[in-house]
Amino acid sequence: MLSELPKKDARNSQKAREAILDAAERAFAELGFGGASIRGIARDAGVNQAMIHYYFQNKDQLYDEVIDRRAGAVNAQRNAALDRLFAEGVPTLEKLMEALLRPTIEMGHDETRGGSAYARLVVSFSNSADERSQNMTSQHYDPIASRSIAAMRKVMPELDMAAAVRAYLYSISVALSVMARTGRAARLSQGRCNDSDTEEIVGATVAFSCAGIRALAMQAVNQFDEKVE
Amino acid sequence: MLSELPKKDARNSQKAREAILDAAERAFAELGFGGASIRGIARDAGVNQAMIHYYFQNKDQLYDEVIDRRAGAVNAQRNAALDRLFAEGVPTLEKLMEALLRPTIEMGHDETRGGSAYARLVVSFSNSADERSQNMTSQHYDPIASRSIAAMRKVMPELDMAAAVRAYLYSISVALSVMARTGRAARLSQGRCNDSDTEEIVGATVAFSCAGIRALAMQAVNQFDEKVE
DNA sequence: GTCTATAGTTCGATAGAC
DNA sequence: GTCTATCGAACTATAGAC
Repeated sequence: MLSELPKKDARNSQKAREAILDAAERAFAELGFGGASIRGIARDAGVNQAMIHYYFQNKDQLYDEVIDRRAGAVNAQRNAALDRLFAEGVPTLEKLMEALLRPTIEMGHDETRGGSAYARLVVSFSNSADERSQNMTSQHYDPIASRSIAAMRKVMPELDMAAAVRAYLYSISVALSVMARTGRAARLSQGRCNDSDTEEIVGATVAFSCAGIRALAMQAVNQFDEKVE
Repeated sequence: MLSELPKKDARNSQKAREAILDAAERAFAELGFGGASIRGIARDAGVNQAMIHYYFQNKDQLYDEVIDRRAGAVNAQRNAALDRLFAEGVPTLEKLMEALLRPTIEMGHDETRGGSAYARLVVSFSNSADERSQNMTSQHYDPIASRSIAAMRKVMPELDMAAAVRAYLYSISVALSVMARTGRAARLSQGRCNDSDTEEIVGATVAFSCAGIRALAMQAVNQFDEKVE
């Protein structure tokens, strides 16, 4: 009877787990995997150092769980948006790209739940070629990427596989760069271009990506024509 | 007389310096600043650990010199290309963007001189928001960025400052992502889209960027019209 | 679940011989 | 310029008391 209710310790431990993940997210984003330390994370989270090993065994698994927590949330949003869009037929390219890019950008701008630390983290490992980073990317993001690429080809049948993959990767790289919010836009424009207005940025990245994708489709068609002639 | 000729030790030391920079570049790219170790770099470069402190004092200055060596080379190319282009009047957007993006992409594809390690390194710190990375970016890349943004506005006067800064940052993020060559394109396309054909990639990124920039310019003009009406 | 204590590494940096 | 030797600090991880 009583044992089925959450015990005080269990509630606390859940809090501790989340606090560790939050602190680890900040540390990995700021210092990289190699530069972050279990000690520092424990101090930041307000827990004993040994607790991190109790909950997460070691540094590698902690890293994996930090990424899994956020990637799961974003990709669920993106999958749901795709389901909704294609339930009503084939959407426009603009609708499709907004469905794919908005959740990513919004998470990076979600200051309150620490999303911006994850933003910097995902930008970092998704652009890295070392084995750990590639494992994280392929494990957590390749499935939604494949589905997105297939969706783009439904919307724009002119895109061959190579062009569609490029179109997706280029678009995502733009979204990731605005997700990271390094403050460089404000610096280069003397404040005339901030990186905090979410709606403005979603609009700009969607417009930029869609125009770019159409240009890649044109290239693919022209190359095909050249071969036929 | 003899003292004006390079001494044997001086020649050797120059070799050692370069070997250290090469090894450090690989280590920082693969493991991050925090994850790389002076010991490992020394082993990789085939020099004594103490030599690194002799030549570079400490880890921070070593990092700075690694970046400075490559950034200087790329930016010299980009500046020269801009000089050449504008000497003959105002170029097309395509010519301008190719001048800006090609040196970046080609360095990432220059396997022989280790450029691909630097590629991964520059992608990593240019997308990071921590203080060290921001210092590196602003110190080594903000000047050419400002000049590029001004050049883009000359070619496309419809771009206001905010739109031009976005246009530049979005385009560069695409070029950086292909520069890093993580192998993801090949993975997602089952080999139908490689990330090694430099000319094909320059063509695709320039086409993607120019179309995206024109879309941003359209947005800026439309917003202006809305305010006027 | 929470903590202390500590084993066992590895790190950056320097001193000093040659 | 090059090397060995080493200091002092930080690190991951675990054992074991409570």
